[in-house]
Amino acid sequence: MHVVIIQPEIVFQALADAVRIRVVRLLAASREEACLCELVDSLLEPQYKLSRHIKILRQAGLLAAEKDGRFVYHRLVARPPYLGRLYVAIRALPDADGRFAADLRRFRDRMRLRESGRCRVGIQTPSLAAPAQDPRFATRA
Amino acid sequence: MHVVIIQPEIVFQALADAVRIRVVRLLAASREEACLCELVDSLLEPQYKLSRHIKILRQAGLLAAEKDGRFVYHRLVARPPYLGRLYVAIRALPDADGRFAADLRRFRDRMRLRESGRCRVGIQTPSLAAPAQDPRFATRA
DNA sequence: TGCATACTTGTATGATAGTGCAACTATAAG
DNA sequence: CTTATAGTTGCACTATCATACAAGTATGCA
Repeated sequence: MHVVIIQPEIVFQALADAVRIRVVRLLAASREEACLCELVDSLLEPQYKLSRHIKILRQAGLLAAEKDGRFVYHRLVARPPYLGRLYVAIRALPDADGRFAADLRRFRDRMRLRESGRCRVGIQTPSLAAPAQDPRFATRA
Repeated sequence: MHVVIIQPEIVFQALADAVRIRVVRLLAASREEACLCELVDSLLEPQYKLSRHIKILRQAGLLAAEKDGRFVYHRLVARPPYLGRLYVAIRALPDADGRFAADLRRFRDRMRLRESGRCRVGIQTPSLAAPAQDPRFATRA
């Protein structure tokens, strides 16, 4: 087990976006891990959008993903140690417009739908999920 | 005296560049203020380039500038408090290739040229300064 | 076996950002 | 007044990035 050295500018660039800050902030403040659908319902952003942003955070070394069936759980990575310091700063961020407070409120509500600590319900905001596929164009094996 | 609220993504975006991280890191590690020419000689980047990057850091609320004659001194701003936390993280950044160590070494050498705590000498690396103007095209009042 | 769904990604598009050159302003000193 | 120099900025160029739509993969369930 070794830690891959990632250039600092990649890390800060990963945080140079409002949506990505909201994701990291939610996980840093709640100290939870969350699957994509839970983040979709908390941040009210489209699934594909969050999927891409989370990929960027993962490639920057800020997030780790763990797959469990159809669900993928994401959690903050605290190594190397300066990342932990970064989360301390992020937890101290101001929230002038209360937008983060709203995110966190939705997140806590959403986490109450878990059973045995696992997400079971999928996206609760249909308009943010991928549109239903037309069965006539379904891929055949 | 009040603190202007700056969107967090602006702050992280300001740090999403290798040159700008080197500037902040130098000031955070040394706990000094520095004028542009001292930074030019320390980072070995062109004057106009650092001038632009410093402007971005200033607009993001990370740097404050104070003019003294022809010299402009730049220092880190520690408010709001989460900025101080950010500098803690930045001081803990890895330096795998030793590039920052080299920056800091040049910076300390350069700071030895000060007299009474003030910069008096200007850019010591002529190739990084603005090219000399042709007197034939000098602006007349 | 078929379908619903959690999640990912190819592609096009508009916006933004870093760089270098050269020209500019401002100030100190002869 | 003239010159040198610390610092700033307009412009052109290139590259990167965030977004949206649509199509894709992977998995659980009836």
